[in-house]
Amino acid sequence: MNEAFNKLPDEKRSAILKAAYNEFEEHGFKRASTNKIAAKAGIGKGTLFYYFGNKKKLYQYLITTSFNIAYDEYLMQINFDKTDYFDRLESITDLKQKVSNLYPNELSFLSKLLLTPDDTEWSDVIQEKREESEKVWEKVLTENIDFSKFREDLPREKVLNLIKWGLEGYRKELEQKANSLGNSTVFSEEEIKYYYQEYNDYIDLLKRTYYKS
Amino acid sequence: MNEAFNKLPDEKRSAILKAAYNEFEEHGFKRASTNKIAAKAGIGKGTLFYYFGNKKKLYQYLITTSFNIAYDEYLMQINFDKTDYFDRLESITDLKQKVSNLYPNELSFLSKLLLTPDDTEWSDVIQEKREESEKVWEKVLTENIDFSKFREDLPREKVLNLIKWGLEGYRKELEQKANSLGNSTVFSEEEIKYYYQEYNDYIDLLKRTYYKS
DNA sequence: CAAAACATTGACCGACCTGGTCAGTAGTGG
DNA sequence: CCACTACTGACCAGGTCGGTCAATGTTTTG
Repeated sequence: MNEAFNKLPDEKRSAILKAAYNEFEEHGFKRASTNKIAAKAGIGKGTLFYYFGNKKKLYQYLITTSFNIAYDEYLMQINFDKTDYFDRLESITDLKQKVSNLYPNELSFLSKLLLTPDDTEWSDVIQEKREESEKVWEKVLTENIDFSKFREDLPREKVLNLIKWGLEGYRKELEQKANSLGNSTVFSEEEIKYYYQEYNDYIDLLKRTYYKS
Repeated sequence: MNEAFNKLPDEKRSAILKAAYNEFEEHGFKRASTNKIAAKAGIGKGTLFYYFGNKKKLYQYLITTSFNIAYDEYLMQINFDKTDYFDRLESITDLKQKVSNLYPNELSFLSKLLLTPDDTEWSDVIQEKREESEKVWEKVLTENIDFSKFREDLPREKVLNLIKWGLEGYRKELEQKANSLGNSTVFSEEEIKYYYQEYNDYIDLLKRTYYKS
């Protein structure tokens, strides 16, 4: 990566990054178009290559940057003080929400990258980071958690899975609801309150079924 | 569609259909390549157009055929006699399994079609069928179900959602496990038994938490 | 202020892929 | 021998791709 890129005014710099993140997130490595990235970023095509050399280097730059952000701003900031499973869950969700607002392009690019299979053949670097972050994630919802609150007549691992899948399912349904109303629409404050309430209802329901009564 | 196509020996006919289903499933309408379809099917490119006229007609042929199969062989065959929610769920899963084995290309093409947003701009036909099948699906897990078995102190709709999302989550994890072991590997009989048992454990767990005790 | 260094551009390149066409070949039945 | 159907792949124009580079600002430097 050319140093000139770092000396750019912030506005231009992040416009380029945003264009690149979005294009790669949407189309993956192979089908992403450097033409479109340059066009969306409002710079000449040559400039893009002047900054990054070639497509692959640009992609790798995005990967390492977004991984660093996720690591420093997200994983390292998780609060391990909360010992209640659902409180821990909530604090993680909140943190993710915050980081996602600060670095929306980076985080959504990254989660797409981790979820979808590779496009590239030279994916050694990605795979490594993938596994590393998986290890950290395992700890996040187990370390220093007070599991004595859970019913002891049910298999713990399966219960935790059902909780995870249940909340995932709810989140995905919300996403789908948001998307089907057109991409540009944002939820009103009332709606947000409603869904937040509904989310809490699910949490309560899960607590009622899986915690000791 | 040219009648010559129907007169083809079954082997060739289904080779062509398989190639087409797979290509469209993998890449969607726009990015699917008629060149590749012809090549995979082992026929000349001209032949493909001789049979189907153009890409769009081919695509629509696949859509209507697969919808018909799903309707006749799947939706129409659902057994509404079982009144137990989990039994109904199981019989649907079994049926889907059977149909998926008989028409693997059609069904996986179709589910991809229903899950991912359109590629096409002329999606009126698809959208219509999409909504129609959604209506049928609503009934499938509610009509003639004995809900008195469920605990009455928990909100029914949310409970049913948690069950659905939980089993979905388990299914997806199995899928992922299968994929990460390489696409060609098939589970051994022992493994299948193990996972079937695990699946039943989840069912039991759900029954224990959500049925009256 | 001129020269050197850096920054930026978009026209252009060859490679590749697309959906679709069509002249030509082969086989069949009358 | 002719008419007909089935079938083929070379070929077409249109488009996109990643990448290059001569030309043209713009800054920095001596």
